[in-house]
Amino acid sequence: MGRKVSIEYDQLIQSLTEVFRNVGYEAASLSMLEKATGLKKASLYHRFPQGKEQMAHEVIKVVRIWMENNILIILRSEAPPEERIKLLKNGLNKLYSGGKDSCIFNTFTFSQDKDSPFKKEIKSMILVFIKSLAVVVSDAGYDEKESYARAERAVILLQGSLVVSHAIRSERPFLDVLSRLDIELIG
Amino acid sequence: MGRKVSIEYDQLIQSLTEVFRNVGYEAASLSMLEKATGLKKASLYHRFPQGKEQMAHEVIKVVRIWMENNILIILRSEAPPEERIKLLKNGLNKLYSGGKDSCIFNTFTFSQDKDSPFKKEIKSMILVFIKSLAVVVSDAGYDEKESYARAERAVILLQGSLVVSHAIRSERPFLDVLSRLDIELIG
DNA sequence: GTCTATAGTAAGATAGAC
DNA sequence: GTCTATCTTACTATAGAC
Repeated sequence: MGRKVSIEYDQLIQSLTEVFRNVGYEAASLSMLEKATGLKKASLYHRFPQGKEQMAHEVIKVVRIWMENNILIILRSEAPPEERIKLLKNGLNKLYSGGKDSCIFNTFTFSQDKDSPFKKEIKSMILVFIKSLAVVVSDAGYDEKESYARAERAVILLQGSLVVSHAIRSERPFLDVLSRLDIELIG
Repeated sequence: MGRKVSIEYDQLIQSLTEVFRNVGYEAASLSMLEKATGLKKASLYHRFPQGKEQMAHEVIKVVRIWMENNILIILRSEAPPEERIKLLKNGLNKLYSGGKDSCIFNTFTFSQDKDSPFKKEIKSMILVFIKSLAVVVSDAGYDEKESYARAERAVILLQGSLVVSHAIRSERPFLDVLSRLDIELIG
């Protein structure tokens, strides 16, 4: 039973993630979440008693765990920097579906109140991503300052390429940036 | 009379732009637009009979005209590339309020329907911006392919830096990218 | 041209049957 | 745990006074 619920939870979160990531938090209506998950409003409230806000929080939490287990763990491994970056590329390509999906770092930044409860979590995720990237750059021989600058720049390129890719409806800009990621970081 | 209305229209659009740019189209409610403009709902409908959608369209149109008159005109001038890029920096710094404001290229990309009426306009604006940037790079001596690549990359960096700046609540990433824009384009 | 007042609709959220 | 039915609120939009 425990296992069954767990599997369903993962699928549920995945469906919710899809909606939030593509339309943003405010625009994600319960009707959309109903359709995406196949559960009725009342059932969603049974799973997430605090409603949409809780759903968004758990989505962010699960994405963070995914990032930990699929991206950050690679960056902190003992493999040579080139190898870590190669694996990173695969992870990012999967995360953004080759440039088709948006990034919640971007999506959740647009919200009504200036101090939305999500912004702190997003900020923390971005900073830990940059820091982990900087470790790889540092391991390749760059000094601390340059390593952080290159790491931040890589994140900027990734985020920017996703924005441009979606705006012009072409995955090429994202894929271009992804293919040059090793040069950006340690080239 | 005509002049008075015109001035009010500009102020009106500016207030609407602020809301749409910061929260996105869907999340921008008429109540927010009321507060931002100082006009009541019924008055907004008097000015924009087709409601929120028309407001957004006119906002996009005015931003496009602003871009034409303040950014693109610089890029297509006869001044040396270095000088054009210097003026571009000032224009972009003003447009994004030093990194504090978001870009409608990004904001309007998140909307409910996959083929929202705004996406075509945004796509067109991004492409014309890249092309105009590429002219400057080309004038500095780079070949066509490299010029376009550098122009697109500059736009990616700008968009990405805005995303990161808002996410971590610091204008530094945007200002860093802006200060290095000449190197990115023709360095 | 702006307003108050109010439709009409869809949103977030709950109660209670099964 | 999921559902139908319902509540309350907020939204988009309109009518009509001034």
